[in-house]
Amino acid sequence: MPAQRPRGVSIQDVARAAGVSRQTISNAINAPHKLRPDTLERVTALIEEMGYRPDQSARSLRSGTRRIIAYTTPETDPDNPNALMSGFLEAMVAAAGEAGYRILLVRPRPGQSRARALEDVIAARTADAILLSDVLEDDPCVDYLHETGFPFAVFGRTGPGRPQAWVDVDSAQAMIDLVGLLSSHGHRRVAYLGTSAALPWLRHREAGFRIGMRRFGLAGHEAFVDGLDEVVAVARDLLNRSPRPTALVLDDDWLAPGAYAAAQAEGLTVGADLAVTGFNDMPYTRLLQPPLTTVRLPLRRIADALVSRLLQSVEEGEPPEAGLLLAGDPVLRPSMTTVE
Amino acid sequence: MPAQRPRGVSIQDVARAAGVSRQTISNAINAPHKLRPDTLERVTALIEEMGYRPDQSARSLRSGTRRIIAYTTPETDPDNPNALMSGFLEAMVAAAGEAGYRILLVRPRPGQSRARALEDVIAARTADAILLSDVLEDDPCVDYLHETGFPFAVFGRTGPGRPQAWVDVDSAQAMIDLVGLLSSHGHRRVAYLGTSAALPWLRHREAGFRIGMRRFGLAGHEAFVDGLDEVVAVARDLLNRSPRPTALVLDDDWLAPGAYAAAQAEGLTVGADLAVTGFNDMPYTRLLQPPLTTVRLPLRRIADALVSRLLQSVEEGEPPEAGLLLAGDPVLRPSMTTVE
DNA sequence: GCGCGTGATATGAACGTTCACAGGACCTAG
DNA sequence: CTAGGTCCTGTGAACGTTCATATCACGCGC
Repeated sequence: MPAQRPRGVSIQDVARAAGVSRQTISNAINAPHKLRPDTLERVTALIEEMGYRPDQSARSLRSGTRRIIAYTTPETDPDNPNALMSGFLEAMVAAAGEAGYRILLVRPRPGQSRARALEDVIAARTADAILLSDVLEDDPCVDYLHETGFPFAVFGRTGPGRPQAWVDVDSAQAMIDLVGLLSSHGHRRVAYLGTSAALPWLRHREAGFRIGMRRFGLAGHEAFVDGLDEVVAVARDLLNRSPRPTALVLDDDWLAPGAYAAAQAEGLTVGADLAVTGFNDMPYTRLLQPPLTTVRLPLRRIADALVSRLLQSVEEGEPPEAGLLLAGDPVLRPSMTTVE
Repeated sequence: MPAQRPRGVSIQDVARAAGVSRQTISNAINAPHKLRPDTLERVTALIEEMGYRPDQSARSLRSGTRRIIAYTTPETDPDNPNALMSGFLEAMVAAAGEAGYRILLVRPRPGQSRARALEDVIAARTADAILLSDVLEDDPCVDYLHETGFPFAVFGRTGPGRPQAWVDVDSAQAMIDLVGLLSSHGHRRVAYLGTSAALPWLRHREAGFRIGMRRFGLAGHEAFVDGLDEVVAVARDLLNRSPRPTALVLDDDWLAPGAYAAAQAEGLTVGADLAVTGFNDMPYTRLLQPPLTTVRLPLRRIADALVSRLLQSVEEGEPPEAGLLLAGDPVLRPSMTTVE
């Protein structure tokens, strides 16, 4: 038995109380310049006093705008939640909030594809725009959204020849910078420990590492792990190749605890005998001993760029023509070493 | 110049195409049992074919229900995002989704109090219910919401004599269990390293530790840290008290890297000479060497309980009478040791 | 003093849905 | 054959807002 929730004060109530018409109240809120100063002040005070807020549904129904951005949350493995998401969402909520928009979390129902969930959002006119992340190169959602003409943006680049409504971190460049940093600290033999998952950003980091190594004329090996258990063993193996590397580059912070343990097992002291670098600047990397040198993602700038692109699509009907790459910020912490 | 977004198919369009009235289409969606099987099938097929979805705003305006739960995200310190949130939100989105609800993230505008942001949500009829977390003992939001009679629930207990619409983890009991686990592994001298922040859940853990120590007849010291930098030094100090503790209980996983480093500095091997336990089961604790024994929060059960309480409030108008404490799950990993 | 322009305020309609109720078809029993 | 009941379907109204447009008041120039 759904309770009959009492409706609140309506625009009509305020209008009557103020002795003006509905439209005047509406204008006081949406176009204050159209009112005479004295009327505006009187009406504004009354609105405040009566606690009037325009009913969001009625406003949306009439005006066609919802001030909501839908975000389809990727289905995270509960064993390994994408810790990044919390920071990204945080930034998105802040950026959207400043533009007067809110974020609605949309999850495909069990057995429902992401594209289908998006179709629901669009057809039910639930949101003004859609935000995607964690898309693969050939994700059908991107093409689907592009076809519908519905405003959307993506965190993470899409392939060439496909809609370019994305913002992404220039992972490759950040990795090149990191290798350059190692080079300038005197390192000549640098090993790379990566994750073998086929995720685009991981491959960009790997590519960046190789470019950096070539550019700075460094030598080294690469190795990849598939799961938690392998990390220490594979890292030890890397550290044992000869000549022994003086630095270990990780493609993600999550490998760091394993790398530290491997170093210790090999009798090496991170921050003295061995430099270790990560990627992402997860909060806990600052708590490792020694704290980890890593790359911070410019989450707030990413969020700002995404919001501005979304709003451009919504307000001007024109999707952005090209993707936007933002630089990551290397964060130098004591896990870096200097080689004589 | 806001683009005139073309409106989609309306209920009227489908009705005309099917040769029936609006109400029949509405019934096909909201009360299928009211239609004859053949009509239902025909209409359903047509709805599917035309891609009709009821306009959310129109539906909300008329029926007064939004199928949205607003969640005010706590303003996280960007330097130390509450990593838990990502897992909690994940669980909430899933639990709410199964009940047909979505989560709307609401952030107070700069300079706006949380209570004021909630007032906006209620007055603008943006959501059917409100979810809070990270409330302090005397948070005014709780009383405010209670007064309005608006459906709400809280993750985290509220003080006695105040509205009890909460679900929480029984941190104290979990800590008692953890001490019991140490006791059953032969430990007799156990040290406690806590965080000094005045957060309710930290104080519950501390209280649980003391109760457990008394109950199992163990001896030990306690120490508290205020920031990142102190962790290693304070932990080393704890390990140096005599008689030296055989186990170190942390009030949060984030202290673990520092505790491991302290142990190493003292020449102790975690998992052999020293047991270490954490709290929260953050993802990275599994990657520490050795993996950390900790307490997993039953996030999914918490989310389910919160959603069921919210829906009860929404549908029956009756707020729950008492809070609900859920047990945490101790997770035994190699950082535990056995003392002869 | 009067017409006209300008800017503020008021009015009716419309957005798309669901509610309440009216109407109609069909079946069964008398 | 018809009355009465049971489903099923259709119609008008209403939700609260904003859009388009009408009306009004006022000041200014002639």
